[in-house]
Amino acid sequence: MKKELAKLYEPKQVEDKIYSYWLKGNYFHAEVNPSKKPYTIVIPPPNITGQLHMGHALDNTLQDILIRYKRMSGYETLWLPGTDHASIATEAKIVAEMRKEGVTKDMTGREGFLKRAWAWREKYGSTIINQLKKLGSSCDWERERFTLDEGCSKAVREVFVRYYEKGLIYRGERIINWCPRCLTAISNAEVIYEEQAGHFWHLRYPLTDGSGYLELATTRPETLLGDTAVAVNPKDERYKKYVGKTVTLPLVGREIPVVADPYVDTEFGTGVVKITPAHDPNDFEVGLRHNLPVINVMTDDAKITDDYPKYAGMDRFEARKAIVADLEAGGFLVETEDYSHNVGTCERCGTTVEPRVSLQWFVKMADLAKPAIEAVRSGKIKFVPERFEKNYFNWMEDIRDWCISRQLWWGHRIPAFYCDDCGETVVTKEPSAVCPKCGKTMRQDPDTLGWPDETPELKYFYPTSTLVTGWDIITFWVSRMIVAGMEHMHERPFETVLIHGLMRDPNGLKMSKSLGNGVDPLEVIDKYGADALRFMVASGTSPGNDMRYSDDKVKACRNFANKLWNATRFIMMNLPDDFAIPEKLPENLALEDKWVVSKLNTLAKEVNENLEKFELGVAAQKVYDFIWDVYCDWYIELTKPRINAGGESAENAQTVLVWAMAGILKLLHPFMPFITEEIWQALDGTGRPLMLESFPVYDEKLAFPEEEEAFEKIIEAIRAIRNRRAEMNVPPSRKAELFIETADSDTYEKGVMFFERLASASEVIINHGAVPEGSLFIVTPSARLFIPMDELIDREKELARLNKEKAAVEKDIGIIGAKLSNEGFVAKAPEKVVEAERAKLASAREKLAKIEESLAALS
RNA sequence: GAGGGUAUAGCUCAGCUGGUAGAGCACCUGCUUGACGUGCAGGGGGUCAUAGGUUCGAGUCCUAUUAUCCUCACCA
Repeated sequence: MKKELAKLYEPKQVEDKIYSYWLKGNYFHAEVNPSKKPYTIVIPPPNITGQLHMGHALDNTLQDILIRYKRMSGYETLWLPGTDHASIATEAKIVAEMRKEGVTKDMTGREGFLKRAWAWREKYGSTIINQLKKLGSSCDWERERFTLDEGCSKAVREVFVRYYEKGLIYRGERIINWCPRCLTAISNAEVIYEEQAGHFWHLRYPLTDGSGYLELATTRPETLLGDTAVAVNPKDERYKKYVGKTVTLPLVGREIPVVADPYVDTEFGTGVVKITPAHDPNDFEVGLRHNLPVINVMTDDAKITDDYPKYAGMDRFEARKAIVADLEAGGFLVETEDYSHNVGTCERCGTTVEPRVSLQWFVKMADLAKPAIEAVRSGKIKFVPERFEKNYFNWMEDIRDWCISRQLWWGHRIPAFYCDDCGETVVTKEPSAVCPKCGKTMRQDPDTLGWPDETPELKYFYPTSTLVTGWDIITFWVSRMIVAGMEHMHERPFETVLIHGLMRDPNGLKMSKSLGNGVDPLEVIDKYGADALRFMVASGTSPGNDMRYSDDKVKACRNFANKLWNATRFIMMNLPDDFAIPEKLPENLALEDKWVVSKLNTLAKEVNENLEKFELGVAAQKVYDFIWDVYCDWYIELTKPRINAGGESAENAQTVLVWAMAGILKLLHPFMPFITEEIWQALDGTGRPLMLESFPVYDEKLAFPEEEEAFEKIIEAIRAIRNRRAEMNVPPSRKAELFIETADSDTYEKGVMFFERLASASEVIINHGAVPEGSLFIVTPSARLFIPMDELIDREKELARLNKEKAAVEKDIGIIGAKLSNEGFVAKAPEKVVEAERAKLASAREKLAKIEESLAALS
């Protein structure tokens, strides 16, 4: 089917149209199909609050490349899409929206709030999905999931109950990170540590028996209110005598013990530490070991509790000032030192988190981690690149219990019920519970599960093939998926974890909202097309390494798309109206046809190998090079004189052009799906989609190594001629005769028309016998070439140049010869390598001989 | 404190199981060759961070050093 194509490729006129075409054909949909092997990827679900950013573009492009490749390679491929309800982030946005209207959560109540939240999700939840579609993602949208949908909720309840029944989930008072602004517990992963300037207040705690003071230092003096001991190291000779005594807590007057605990570092500070079990994780541990009371001195919003009337209601930082002033007044403050230390802040709102004892739900991780570690150690799950396994082990071998409850409403509700009468607790999958002891209806835990990281629907498509994600979430997400997978399915959740790097800004900085250096992928798509963005993201990178975004790189990829487009314009220009993509190659292939066919065949082989090894960047580069150099710069140019000449050769050239283009389109399709599909549709009238065609594989019948080698000689000669003419500043318009002296006249005969067209030869004379007077001398390993250019020839210069070339070849011969006469090399190097060296030496010697002949002829 | 990444052409980066260094951009010189100037041809430019080691042979493997970035833990 022939039609006119525009001179420039216009992605905007193509992409949406093609995407609808795919959707209409339902080509992304996967079904259980016993006759095919499955290949599954589960998308790392983007937050519903999210906008597509470069990280998504990278992550999803890689996934789509793999999915499209596998789909074309005969697998039943499922790319399972979904979105994450993202408890904290989403709830924060909704609360913010409500605040603008003057509404609070207290006013709406739980039900009212959730109604709003779902409405919010209806409104914004599809934004990111539509953006993924712009990228060309071939997800099975029919199976789209939401982490808060009924199926997921059910699975979460199931998981929770199973863990609980096995004793892996417990509820208890522990130190957690509390955000006084979001008013919820957050996990360690949600805390960002920042270096902040602060003070180190040196305090004096008087011994109760009046025998003196213990001096210690703190950065958070307000927590003094909750001190229940002072600790020293048991080995510390300085303080041994105080252990067992008590000190009187300044300002509070409480009598607290001096305990000995190895946690205390004798080198740091004075070697004395105040212990505040309710507000410091280490102190909490010390408290457990010494049976110390736990005194919480702050409210949810980080104000001092009513137990300390003097400071009650003060914000923690206000209280800090007040307490320091009072300590100073009371003579307890020894010194105030400037001190810079790390302060934990809430990932969402930036508020300083308050470590705080709180009643929360936890998952015991130590036992769960074991099979998950084993799964990777045994190689059942592989990380690509491998080095990320270390990160994983690092994390998993030192894993802490995981706080999973959040004081939020938007999320999976904890399936635990409490009896207000007798205090009984029941954990059940059922939506309500009756107290087994007193028969009363029980009250469900108001908290939600902070489980955005767990996507239990995975188990229905188990085990999946590849997980594609950035290294930044190996610990939080990947590790938990492996844990859950091993625990519930006793099977790995995926075979391979493909780790990619971060997308950075052009200066190598992390893209972030606060810096305002983010690049919007949708704008890039708008400007250069999705294919260009995809190709930029896929090429020139290696797994696990970060990459910088640069407009220039995308532009180069856009140019590449345009190049392909114009190659298509060329082949279509001469195509008859009723042309279709040929199934087979013609019988009488010319030398250059076999050359290009054979090279394409090799390319197919390599691309498959690279993709299997997840070397997407290498594969992309090879396809790019083939299309631009081999197909466009050489093969198309080679067909021009044939097409001009007409006849069978012209027809064959056309057929091979289209046939090779079809192969190119298939190989490139996973990387640039839109333009390849568009071109395919333009070339092929049958209406079958390119995305369902078979991915090319190596075919022995298409390998022509001898013809390849033979034609390379012609290319080599053409290059040498062009080179020489450029050096001599001979314009291409200036044609001249070309005399060729070669032992391989058969091959060179086949190149005549190419020397004329591509090397400015007016006439080609092979093995004339005599060297024409006043010629440029050009030498390749397989031929001597002479171009009569009387007025341009300076005999002396020619001699000098030939001698220079001779020296270079001799140097080569010297190096290769030395290598080959090295016994170690010949004995130990692989046969193939030795052979290659011998061939190189032979070729260099031939060239040398030809140079010498030429020198003789000149003088 | 523990672990890890990176260091290759002016810039951004490739370089698979070790076999005499590549791309894109930039630069220089030519080109209205009827697909494409988002193009064509030709060219310059690298002691592959440093010092050792293994090897017939190292950008590629090992050790140390320097620079730089990151992750985790966190000291009161």
